[in-house]
Amino acid sequence: MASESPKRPTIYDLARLANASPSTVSAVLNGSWQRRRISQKLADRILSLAQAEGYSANMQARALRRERSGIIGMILPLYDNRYFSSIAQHFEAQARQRGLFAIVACTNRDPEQEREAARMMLAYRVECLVSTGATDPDTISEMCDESGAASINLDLPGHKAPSVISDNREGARSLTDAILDRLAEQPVSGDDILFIGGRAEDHNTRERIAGFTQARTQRGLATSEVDIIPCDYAADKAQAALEAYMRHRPRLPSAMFVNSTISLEGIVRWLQLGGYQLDDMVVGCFDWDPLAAAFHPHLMMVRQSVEVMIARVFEMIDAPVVEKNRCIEVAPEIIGV
Amino acid sequence: MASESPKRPTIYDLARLANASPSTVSAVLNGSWQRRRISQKLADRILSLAQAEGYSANMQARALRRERSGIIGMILPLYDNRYFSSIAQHFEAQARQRGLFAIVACTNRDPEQEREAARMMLAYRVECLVSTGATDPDTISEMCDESGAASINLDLPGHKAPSVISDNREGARSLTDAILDRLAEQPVSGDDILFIGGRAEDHNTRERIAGFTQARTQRGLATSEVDIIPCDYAADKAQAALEAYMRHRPRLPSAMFVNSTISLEGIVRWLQLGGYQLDDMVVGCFDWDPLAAAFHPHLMMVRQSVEVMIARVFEMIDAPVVEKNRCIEVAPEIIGV
DNA sequence: TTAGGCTGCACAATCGGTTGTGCAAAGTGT
DNA sequence: ACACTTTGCACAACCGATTGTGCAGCCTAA
Repeated sequence: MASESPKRPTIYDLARLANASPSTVSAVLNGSWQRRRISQKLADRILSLAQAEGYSANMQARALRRERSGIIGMILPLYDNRYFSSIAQHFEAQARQRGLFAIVACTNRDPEQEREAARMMLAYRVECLVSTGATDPDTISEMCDESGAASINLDLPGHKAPSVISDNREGARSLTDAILDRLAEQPVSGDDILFIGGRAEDHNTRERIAGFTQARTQRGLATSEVDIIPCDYAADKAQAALEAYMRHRPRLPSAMFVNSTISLEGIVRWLQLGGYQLDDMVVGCFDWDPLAAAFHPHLMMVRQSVEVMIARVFEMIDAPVVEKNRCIEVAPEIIGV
Repeated sequence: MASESPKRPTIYDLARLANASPSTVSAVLNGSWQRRRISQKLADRILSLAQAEGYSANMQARALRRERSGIIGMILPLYDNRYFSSIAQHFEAQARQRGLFAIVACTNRDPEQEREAARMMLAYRVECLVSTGATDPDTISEMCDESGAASINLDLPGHKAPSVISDNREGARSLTDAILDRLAEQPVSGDDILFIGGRAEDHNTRERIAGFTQARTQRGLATSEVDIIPCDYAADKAQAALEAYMRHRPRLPSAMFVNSTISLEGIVRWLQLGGYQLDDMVVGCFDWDPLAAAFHPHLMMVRQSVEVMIARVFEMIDAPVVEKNRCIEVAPEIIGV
């Protein structure tokens, strides 16, 4: 679909039409004309001309000359999830509010795709790159450093750039507490909880397991290794892992700590196949989905404070200087208790 | 967070280091060197130098000179929904495959925000702008035309640019048929269906209402105006609309045709508040959410073929010329029957 | 009346690539 | 040995803005 370039007007075109110099036109159009002592009359003439001709500045040229692109980038594991898509949405809104242009790329939790996306963004000279849930955030921070771009980690922490993450340990502790409370309310019940989903090697899952274990320990409950299954986030993997787990168990666990709504999808599918209901167990999920909340008001979910996290990210961007190892933890909220 | 610009190397730096001219370096680095008869030896030298120095081309400069940005844009009502986020994800993947850089902006179904986003994207000289679910697609197409950028409508059709949409009428007809079949299977049941959600003024909702009515007519069923409530998509509005509707009704409708998962959220919340279950009715939803599907395998949902639609969009982009009024309808799929 | 200051604008360099063109040097044929 | 082609690269204009600097013309004051 080749487009028939009708050539947008440039400052040179306007200069000719207004009988002025390109530099004057430029000054008028970018607002620096007062400082350059352009007369109000000429400024008005140029402005109305620009309006009439439908002028809009070529950002590539501006970026080149100013050595500032006005672009801010974000990499994301995926869009197709309420948590991450909400992050993207808030990020974009905040960027726009600051006159920055946001570009977002999703990289499927794949380190190579993450690097490739970062390369592209740096080639477009992003001023700052936010790595969300990156599997390899430090390499990305290094790439940014070499290019003179700022970088910030979101959701998963790194060592070579400041980070904003949820308070995973405390969130998991609270969720586990809530699960145990709910179990205690029930007439007949055990206190065994299956922890399922996530990646053993990622910081968040480790912290959540720590919080989970800690909450149990505080109540004098032991936690067995076999009841902790970080089988990755994907729904299919969670479903398969639960299938395997249940082959050696006589009955459902009393409760489950599901490490993301993506994993929850697999868990629920397995339950359906076995003729079980979600309500046959006490379930807590470290992640939030509004549709799931509507369907199951008693399903306990940890809702991470996306708005606050994004706000913290932009505070860092605005700050004159931030220590590389700064890590801000944002308290999540528990829904459905 | 000011970043300490360590000045990335340019072709001029490399030229000095390689004892060659900038134009030669440029040719080597952008792959046109064979055509320019640069010797393999020199090319190798420059390439390894570029590697060593961590060179990457400044896309702003390239875009400026080539008068092609390599950027392709998309505007979206919102990210935070499985349908639209999936569109964004596929769009980005396809764009990347073609060496294009995708930028996506969400505009909250607000015509002013849509125009503003389009202005920004055109300022960055996007080569093509895809308007997804735009409330005012024609104005955007005009803006693109004036700027010499291609434009395509997705999800909602327009008149001034080619469109790719779901076959809403046929999808709604099939869904309504499925609902009626399901009702017929039940021992005691009515044949009244409440259509709820969407906007009366948008093309998709109108088509879906048409398909809905047509399916009923084909079975000899009349359809009353009062059973069609296009109360907008938002969950809260759907909830409020259902609340109002039910004030004058003695009992739940036998079935519901819910016009999006966003509206479904409100419907389910209302049901929960009234102590009802989703399974107390036959429900069909014109939209798909995998988590909802996991929870309610019998919930019938229309899954629009995002992959196919995006593929069609890129076929249009690749085509040498496409008629402005071309409108491709893609058949959706019915899940849960 | 003239030096000095202010007003209002134009000039030209620059950002980092791309690309049409020119031109030596080397190679080929006779 | 001479004309001709090919090889291999450099030169310079250009894309569209931004910005430091220069300089007429007018105003003001001594």
